[in-house]
This record gives sequence, C-alpha cells and structure tokens, in this order.
Amino acid sequence: MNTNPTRDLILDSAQALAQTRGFNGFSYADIAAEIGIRKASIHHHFPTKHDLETELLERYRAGFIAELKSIESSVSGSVERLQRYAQLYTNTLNSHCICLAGMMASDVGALPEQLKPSLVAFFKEHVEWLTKVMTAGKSAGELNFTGSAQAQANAFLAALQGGLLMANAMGDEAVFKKLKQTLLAQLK
Amino acid sequence: MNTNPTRDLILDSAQALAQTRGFNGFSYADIAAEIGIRKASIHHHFPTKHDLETELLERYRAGFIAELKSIESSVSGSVERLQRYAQLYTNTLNSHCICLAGMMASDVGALPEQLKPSLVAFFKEHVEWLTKVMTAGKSAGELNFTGSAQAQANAFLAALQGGLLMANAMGDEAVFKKLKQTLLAQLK
DNA sequence: GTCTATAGGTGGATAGAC
DNA sequence: GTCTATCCACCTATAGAC
Repeated sequence: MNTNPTRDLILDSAQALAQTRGFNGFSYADIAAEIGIRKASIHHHFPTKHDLETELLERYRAGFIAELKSIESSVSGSVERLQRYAQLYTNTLNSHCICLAGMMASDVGALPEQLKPSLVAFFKEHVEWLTKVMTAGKSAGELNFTGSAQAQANAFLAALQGGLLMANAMGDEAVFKKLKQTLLAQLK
Repeated sequence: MNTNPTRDLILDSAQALAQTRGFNGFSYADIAAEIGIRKASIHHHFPTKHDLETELLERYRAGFIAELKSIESSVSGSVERLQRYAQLYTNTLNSHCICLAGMMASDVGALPEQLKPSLVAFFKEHVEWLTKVMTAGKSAGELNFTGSAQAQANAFLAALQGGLLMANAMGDEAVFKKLKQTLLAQLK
C-alpha cells in the first residue's frame, strides 16, 4: 500500500473538492493552492487527472469496505448495523458534501470509461452487504418487510443517496435525520 | 412566455448535456456544435452561462409543475398518482440521464448563489405535492404507512432520486423498475 | 520530489461587420 | 440575429533545473 504523505494530502484535497463541486468542478490548481505545493508536483504523483480520479474512487471504495467490516465486528444486531451504515452518510453530510460515488454517478456521462467498472462495483458491494444484513435481520425476527431482501437493500441505499443529495442541496440536516428514522421504522 | 425557436433549441441542448455530463461538464462550444450555430450566437440569447443555467432550472421546474397538474387532472387514485409520478423519472432514465435538479444538487458547491433558491424550491414543491397525495391516500384507505405523510413523501422522493442515480450509473433500468415496485408495495 | 517556465488547448465573453 | 475575429483567464500536461 502506498502511504506517501504528499500523495495522501493530494487525494484528501481532491476528494473534498470532488465531493462538493463535482467531478469536473475542480482543478490541479485548486489542490495545489489548498495544500501549498505547485501543480507540477501533483503531476509527479498523478501524471494525468484520470489517474487521480481512478485512485480517488479506488481509495473511497476500499475505505468503505473497511467501514463495513468494522460495523460487522463491533455490532451484531441488524437494526444497529443499518443505523451504523446510515451514520456513515451523516458524517458525509456534516462535511457539507455528498457521497463520492453518488457524485461520480451523477456525472457518469463525463466519466472516463476505465472508471465506470469501479463505480458499478461500489454500488454492487453496498447492495450485497445490505442484502446480507436484511436477510439475517428477517431470519432473526429483527427486521420485517415484504419482498426480497435485495429489493429492500436497493431501496435503502437509493433513499440514503437521494436523501443526502436533497439534504445537502437544501442545507437542512434535519431532513436527512428524519429520513433515516423513517427508513428504519419501515423495517420494523 | 418567450418562445423563440433558437432559444428553445439552445435550452434543449443545454439541458440534455447538463443532465448527462454534469453542471460543469458542458460548454457553449458543445451546444453550438450540436445545434449548428456559433458560440457568439448563444451569447446573444444568454449573455452569461449563469443566465443560461438559471433559465434551464426555471424551465425544468415549470415543466414539472405542469406535469403534476396533468397527473391530478387525469387520475384520481393515490396509488395511480404515485405511479404516474414515478413514471416521470423512468422517462428521464430512458434518456440515459438523471433529474436536472438532482444533478444541480450534486454540484451544489459549484452552483451560483442566485440559483440555489430555485433548486430548494424544486424539492419543496415536489415534497409538498407528494405529501398531499400521501395524506389523501391514507384518508381514503388507499395507502398505508406509519409516521407523517411528509416523512413518507420525503423518503419516496429521495429513493427515486437516488435510484435514478444508481440505475443510470449501472446502466440497468431493471434496478429502477424494481425500486418503483418496492416503494409502492411498502405503501399498501 | 519539488520547483520554474512554458506549451497547446479550451473555457466564457466581447466588438463590430453583415 | 448570426457571423468572424479576438481577448484573456484557466485548463491539463511536459521539459528540465535544482
């Protein structure tokens, strides 16, 4: 794993910019100004912007998978796991931005082809994980829903992604908080 | 109402580009190439890009409001009204793009300040309309849910927006179709 | 690994002829 | 109302000194 400090600073800055201004809303100049180096130095770490964007999504995906594992090892109840999952999005909202994958999904028509498989994989991984939680929760009698676990997982993820979008645009965190409660209440 | 033909061509082209590539993913050059005029001619109709973007959202909002009225006058059942509402998003998905308001919401950090009130208004108008449908549907015994009608309206809209995002990114219309079924089934 | 300098292209926008 | 021509700022990217 590459742990170069400057490289990480670049990725951190780029991620924050991408999540707030959009896939085409930031430049090497923005990153350079934010972390106090020159544009050319960024090109040393990421020759092209596509390289940077690809790494950005890969890192984001990997980070989320680590979070999912962390949830699994720290809480065992299905309701608690869903709450913890939703909490990850609240953290994003608190930074006044949306999910990086949601952002890239919104600009999919401008995305380099090489990036699309990772984006699709991101959503599939999350639906898969949520499906497992839904299935286990129903078996244990902790969750109650009709239809397939996968359909519930899809609906849950879609609502969180869309809710993040709306709450962030409206500058209203309460909207998202209430949404989380509504979604969980529907599963009881 | 301004019905200049060239002006409308510009708006149509700009909207399609904005909905597929993102708020910062298209230029006057793209529009000019698509409709066969020069960049300078576009500036005659929309002096600045902010003017164009503002008009784009206003037109989109007005168009949606007209659709909502059309739904009200053509079907009276709450379930049918929600189905027709969801169908509007399916039409968007069929054009391989997401909701213009969802797109602008995703790039809210790059949005000109003057545009934000219209964006917030868009979501509020939709939640308000959906809340009316939810309320009426519950009173009539057509819909069944716990919690407030407004919370249900918010969750319904959020799921459609997020579902559109995911289905479009994954290039999988079936995901969205199933989502619509799941959402409606939850309300019965 | 970071810098200066610069290339080559495109962004939005304007002036003025027709 | 559309055009040609042009401006300047900014974009990604590269070459080469330190």
